[in-house]
Amino acid sequence: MKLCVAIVGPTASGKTAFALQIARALNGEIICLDSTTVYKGFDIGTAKPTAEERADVPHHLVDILNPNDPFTAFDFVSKADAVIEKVSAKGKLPIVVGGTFFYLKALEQGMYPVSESPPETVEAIEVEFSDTEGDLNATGLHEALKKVDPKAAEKIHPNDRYRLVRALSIFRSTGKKPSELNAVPLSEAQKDRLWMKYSMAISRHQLTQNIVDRTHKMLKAGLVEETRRLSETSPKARALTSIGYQESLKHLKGEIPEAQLANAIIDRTRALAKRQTTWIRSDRHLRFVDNLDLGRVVLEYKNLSHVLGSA
RNA sequence: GCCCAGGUAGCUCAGUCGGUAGAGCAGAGGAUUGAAAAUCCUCGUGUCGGCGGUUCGAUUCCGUCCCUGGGCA
Repeated sequence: MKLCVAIVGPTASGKTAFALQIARALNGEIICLDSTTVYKGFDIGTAKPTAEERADVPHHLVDILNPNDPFTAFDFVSKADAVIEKVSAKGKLPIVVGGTFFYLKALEQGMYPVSESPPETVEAIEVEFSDTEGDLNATGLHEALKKVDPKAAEKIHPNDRYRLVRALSIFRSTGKKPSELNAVPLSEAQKDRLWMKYSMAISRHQLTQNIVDRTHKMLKAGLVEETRRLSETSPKARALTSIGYQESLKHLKGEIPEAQLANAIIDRTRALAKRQTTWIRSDRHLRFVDNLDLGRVVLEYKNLSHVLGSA
């Protein structure tokens, strides 16, 4: 078994600073658990680790893609898996840091052994279930899935078009029932990891304060200008719909007045933080830490590695 | 001072041809298996501006007062 550390928490909870401490104390390297910092150019709005931080401790999976490149949970897992092996092989400690829990889950447990839905299949489904207005008919999708895989249909809410399309497309492109699929590790190495998982402890009040402060800092640092640049060079980049960028874009189009920009970003960031805390609550293996818990994490690491070493 | 338009949930507003009211946003909780910073679900009693009048019954009609816009002076 190889030890891996994960530092998670809602956005703006101080993960980065704490992870850097751990990395220095335990000779670690950081792997960013994030769907947006992978993109070059998305710097200010993603609170990407700074050049100084990256010079101090090696960071992986940051700036690895151009804005128009696709990126999925599978891409994350396969890249992260390889990086973790490389870091471990050097005798260093892999530290996964970020707030994209969906990716973490996939990294720990693996994914369904089916590939991404083929675009033709998705398109055919979209055409078949579009109503006259061009909107997807959720009820129709749900009925169709029910016929083919009632168990899967039961688990997906009849309004959740996205998941209904995916489930249906899995069946149509592979013939397999989504409800009968189980997560499968992508590699042998993935099964051989012991995760030490920590979540940043922070009060909601403090978190809101951090979000407010950080949003104003981002705007001051030129978030709108960064957005303008990115929207000119790669207008279709998915990351442009992420928090901060979407609002800045609306502002540039005149849909959000200057006075409301910060609030719009803060609102959406808080909503994200709320969803993230739902993930955190659902994971019984997470242990809460704050910035003063460096010693505790180091101790736990030493104990665990001693036990593993003598096993 | 006069004339309009408003005053309804934390915010923006619907609505009730008189039987005490509902959306969006915000807030809280939840889901989450190849878009995840995405997507989706659940949760709404508030002197319906104050006071009077009409009425079995008024937030809804009438009067009056207060407040906020805008216009005329």
